[in-house]
Amino acid sequence: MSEPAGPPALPPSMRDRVPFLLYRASQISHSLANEMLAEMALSARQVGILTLVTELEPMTQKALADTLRIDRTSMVALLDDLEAKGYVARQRHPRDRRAFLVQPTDSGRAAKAAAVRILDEQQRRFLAPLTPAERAQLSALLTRLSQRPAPEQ
Amino acid sequence: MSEPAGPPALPPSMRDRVPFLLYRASQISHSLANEMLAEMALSARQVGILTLVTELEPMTQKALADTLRIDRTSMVALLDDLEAKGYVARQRHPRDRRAFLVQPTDSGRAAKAAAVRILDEQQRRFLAPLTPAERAQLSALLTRLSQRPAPEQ
DNA sequence: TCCTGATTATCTGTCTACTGACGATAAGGT
DNA sequence: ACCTTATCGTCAGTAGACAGATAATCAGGA
Repeated sequence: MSEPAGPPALPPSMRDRVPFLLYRASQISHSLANEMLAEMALSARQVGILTLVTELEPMTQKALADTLRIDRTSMVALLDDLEAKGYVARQRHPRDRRAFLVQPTDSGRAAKAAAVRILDEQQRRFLAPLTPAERAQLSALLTRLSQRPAPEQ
Repeated sequence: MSEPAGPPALPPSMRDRVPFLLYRASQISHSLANEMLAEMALSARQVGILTLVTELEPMTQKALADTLRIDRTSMVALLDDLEAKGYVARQRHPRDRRAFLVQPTDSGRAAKAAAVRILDEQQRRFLAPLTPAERAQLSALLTRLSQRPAPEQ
């Protein structure tokens, strides 16, 4: 009775600290997403890449990295894996021989569609505690907070 | 003119995806926090540990890990560093010789106070785009979303 | 008491992401 | 044309966090 089941509660000074709550909520959401994507052997970052290359014009690795705020050295390994799975192809940029244009394959488009279905379900589960109006509020607030300048890497 | 300065904009299908916005906002907040704490050579996680041990009863490493949702093997290194800095001390648990009770030193309490001042300023900067009412809304929404069960590690 | 299983902290190995450096190529000034 | 500087993709090294195994200790039952 003196030792209840769960871990000790957080002190009040932490419970109302927004950066901490944000970090914790993001951890929960992100790990849920990656767990649910594990059956496709993809990470959330890779789904982001697939989404960009299927929905936008062909992009270089650097443009992908800047848009998703992924380090460009990490992009190499992520694309190596996607290429090995047959989901994307690197093509030489016609005007810049240093760069590659990343383009999706047919099976890459199919994988992207399947992954988006999984992430739709993930979002549904994660946002279950909120009403539709609250979800819209949250989305609007986070949009403003996530629009700050990227740290110029 | 055909190539504007910034990276390409995100496709609409990603712009309104809450888990993605949450991840991005958390990244921005977390990296800002760690950058601002760098002058004290502390990480945000370590400030969490200092906050718990100064504001709650003495806790074991496992209780700290569960409360902050940090892996217990990571806790070892974090505490090793805090102990080397003279901010905490490990004391044998009087009733369980396997466990240590982590207690703050005087300089640990001072460091915690200084770190909290830094994090107050970090929160102020990060939430600058929002009105006080919006900050309260966000805090309430995130509190509900971050209260899901911890993944029983 | 003794035995079995669980728990605490630790250590080792692994995986992921970032920092710094490099070769190849491009862009701009002279 | 030449030379200097910047950029793109890549690789090697490094730091952080997690998974699995281990020694010491505790808890509970026969």
